[in-house]
Amino acid sequence: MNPTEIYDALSDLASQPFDDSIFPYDFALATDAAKATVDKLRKGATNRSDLPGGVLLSRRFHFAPAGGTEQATVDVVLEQLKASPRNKQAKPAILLTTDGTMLAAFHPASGESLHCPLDEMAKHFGFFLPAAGKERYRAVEENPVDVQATGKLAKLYDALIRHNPEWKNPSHTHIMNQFMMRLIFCLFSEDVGIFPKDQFSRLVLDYGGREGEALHIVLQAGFEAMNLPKDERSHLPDWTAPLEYVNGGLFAGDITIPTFDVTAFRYLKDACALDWKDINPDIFGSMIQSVADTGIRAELGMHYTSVPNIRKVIDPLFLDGLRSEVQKDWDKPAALQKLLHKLGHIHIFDPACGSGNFLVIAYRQLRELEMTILQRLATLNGNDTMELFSTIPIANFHGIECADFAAETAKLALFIAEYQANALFAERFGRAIAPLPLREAAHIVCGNALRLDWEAVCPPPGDGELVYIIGNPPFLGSTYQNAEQKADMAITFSGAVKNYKGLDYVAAWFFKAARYIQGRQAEAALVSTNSLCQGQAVNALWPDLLGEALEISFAHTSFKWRNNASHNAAVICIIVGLRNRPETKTTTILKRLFTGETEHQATNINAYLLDAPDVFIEKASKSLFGLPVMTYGNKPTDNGHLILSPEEKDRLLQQAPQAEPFIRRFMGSKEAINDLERYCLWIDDAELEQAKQIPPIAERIEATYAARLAMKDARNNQKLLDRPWQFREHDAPQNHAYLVPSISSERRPYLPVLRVKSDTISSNKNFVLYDAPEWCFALLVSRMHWVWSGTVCGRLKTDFQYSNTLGWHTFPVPTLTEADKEALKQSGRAIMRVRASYFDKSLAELYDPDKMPADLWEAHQANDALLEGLYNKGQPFTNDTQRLEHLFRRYAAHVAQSRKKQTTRKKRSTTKKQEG
DNA sequence: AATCCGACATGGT
DNA sequence: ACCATGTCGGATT
Repeated sequence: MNPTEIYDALSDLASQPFDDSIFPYDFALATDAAKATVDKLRKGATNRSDLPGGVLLSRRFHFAPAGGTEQATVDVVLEQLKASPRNKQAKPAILLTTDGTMLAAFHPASGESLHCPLDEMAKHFGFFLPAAGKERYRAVEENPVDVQATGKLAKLYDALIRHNPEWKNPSHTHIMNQFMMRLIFCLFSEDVGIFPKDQFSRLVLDYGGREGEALHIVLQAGFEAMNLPKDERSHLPDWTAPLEYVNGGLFAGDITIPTFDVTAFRYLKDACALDWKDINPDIFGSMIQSVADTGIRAELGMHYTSVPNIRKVIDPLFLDGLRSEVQKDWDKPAALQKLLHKLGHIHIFDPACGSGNFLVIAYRQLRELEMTILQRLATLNGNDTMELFSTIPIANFHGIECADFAAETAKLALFIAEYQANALFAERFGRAIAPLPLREAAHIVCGNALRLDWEAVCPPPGDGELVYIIGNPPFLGSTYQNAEQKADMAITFSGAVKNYKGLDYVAAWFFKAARYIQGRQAEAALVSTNSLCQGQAVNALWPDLLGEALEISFAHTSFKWRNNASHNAAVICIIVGLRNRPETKTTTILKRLFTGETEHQATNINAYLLDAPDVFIEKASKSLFGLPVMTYGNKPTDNGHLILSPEEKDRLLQQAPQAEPFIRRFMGSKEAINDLERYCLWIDDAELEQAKQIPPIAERIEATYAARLAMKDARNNQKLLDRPWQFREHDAPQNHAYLVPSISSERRPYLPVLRVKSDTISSNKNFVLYDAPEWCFALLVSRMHWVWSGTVCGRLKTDFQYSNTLGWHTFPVPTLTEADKEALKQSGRAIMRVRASYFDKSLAELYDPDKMPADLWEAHQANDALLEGLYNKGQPFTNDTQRLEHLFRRYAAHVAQSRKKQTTRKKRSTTKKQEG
């Protein structure tokens, strides 16, 4: 259910006669619980409540009736609900009670409570969204008009599609969307006074026919008229004469109107009856899109940026600064006047604007600030002495969007935002501004942001002007980019960034933004996937992007993507602000580093989003510090045919007991960490003929061949086709191996490294040290290595994604004497011994931070103390920051030294050449 | 020839 | 449906 449906369901519920034995179940249904769930709840099977007449549905809500025999008031019952010990486990999102007249509810997560008459419950539907498993969203909550409007439009849309089935066709979606936009504009305009009051509604009612049969003809002529100045309408019916000429291209282009049936006609009349003047343009754009078909619904809703996240971009980028300027100049009229002038010369540019959310929010915030200044000036100077008008035109707002429906929505949304700000202005200062014909619209260009010249969309700032680039561009890893997107990347990066091909699509926006702002009165801040500041992307992108000229001005570190769409995109985001370095080295401007809710003032923010000097870790194919080479595991590329589940293994052995020597234990990350069983076929070349004699094995080899043949990456797989009885690598330990899971949870305080014997084969989900000296284990499971690899390797979401080239081969280690190695070996053995004493526990259990055994902790701490003593003259570090600082320092020193060596070598060779 | 990554993927509750 | 936590093989160097 989407918020609209929940709103409808709750208003239904509130209007029904109250019965406290039915109410909680109806409430469950209204808040999107499945029917089967409610049935179980009704039978009591899943009801966790301990209160009389209470109903507690896990994670959703806890209800208890008020009134009844004891005449308990809603307040008293709400307190009982809050006190219920059952909440601890079931974690209801909402507590509520009612006596049939009054309702009281509580939202434990925020501590907010609600008191209202039961029949007004739907009005506060936003409060109940958590009971439907949806995060609350203030703007929605405060504004039922948006929801009602969207609901009405959705019904109209559905009815039109039902009556005009061919419009469901993809070829018609565009004109359908356009039609809806134009309709919305008319509905809004006649309510806010852009059109004469009710002009459009009257048109619909007077000329639409009794059942809407003539409506398409009326709208056809009407919309055409709105696209023409009044003196160019001679070919149109006379009644179009009074219709306003709406500039701004809203009615330009193909005008095709669907036919209406009675139902569609009625929904349109409903929509006409609604008061559109209070709709919220910031989220309305996104909501309108949810009117369209469900595919688009999921897709678009998923990626629109919530207001709190937009604020994370625009507040640190420019609003906070402007606000403090206002505060500083609060008593200085001349300075405030100057500030007003500045506001009028700020340009906001969103090169991935979608339906314009960022632009609208930015616009509103600036107008709000402007009004604050004007009010203050009025107080200081007296009301009459000043001119009152807004210096912030929407023409200062620029955007690029590839979907033209969204681009049109953005224009409309900004127009509506402007109108609303003007209305507020008129209310506060008693002066109005004429709305039609539409003045300069916002500069929204429909096109591909990576092919367009940004300076043509948003001209570079002139004297006294400022440009702020903001937005949330699309994220797409290189594997997921299509041919066109790859071409976009090439156009953006070739010649400027060498290893751009592995970068995320979003990197292109960052790069263009960086180039745009360089050397200008301009700054940028964009939302990104966190992978842009992790792993190999750091060294691939950031040195070229920042160059000498730019720096990171502020950043939000990884946070989970969230908006109020029902299916949230699964991604972790960051926000990065870019600006020109101050001209003199001595001036440092504040750098803000946000982590969750906390803010930290940084001296520098590097491309890993750490308060540390700029470092870029480069991949290394062998250790820079003399450690053994770590290898990539055995990659199956087999569609599962070489791999056996325990059941498959048993079946195979039943069929062919002689297969036994060809079966080995097989481990990826998951198996290594959780001690799960899995097996694989392991056939040395010399044994091939023997293995092929076993029919089930021969079949699997055939199947692997077929699978490899069918795979996409034919060029890469050619060699694999020659030996379908083996994995791509064929590496097994002689004696032992250390497996480092490539992916593991970030919660564990140490990397879950596993030691295995020669009977175990590692998949490519682990990196492997084959037959390495034992002291290596002490390094792998040290906190030093945890910190280092966690920082410089990539992540999957926020979990560790280990890498040999980035994490192990770059891992700075002091020179170790034989005695050091022996001590480390013993210390590693001590850890192994403790682990062995918990032989029935997996690494996942042993290294669960909540359950980690004390003796294992102690063994690790001893290991850390020993190792860190070697790094730091016998002094272990006290925290991870110290550890990381030290490691970065060692890495930087190594890089500097090897560079020096290189230059001397080069010099020597050139001298030699000259001599020769 | 060898990896890094995922507006993910998927099992468990 | 959400939460926790790591498969798998494509695309790139």
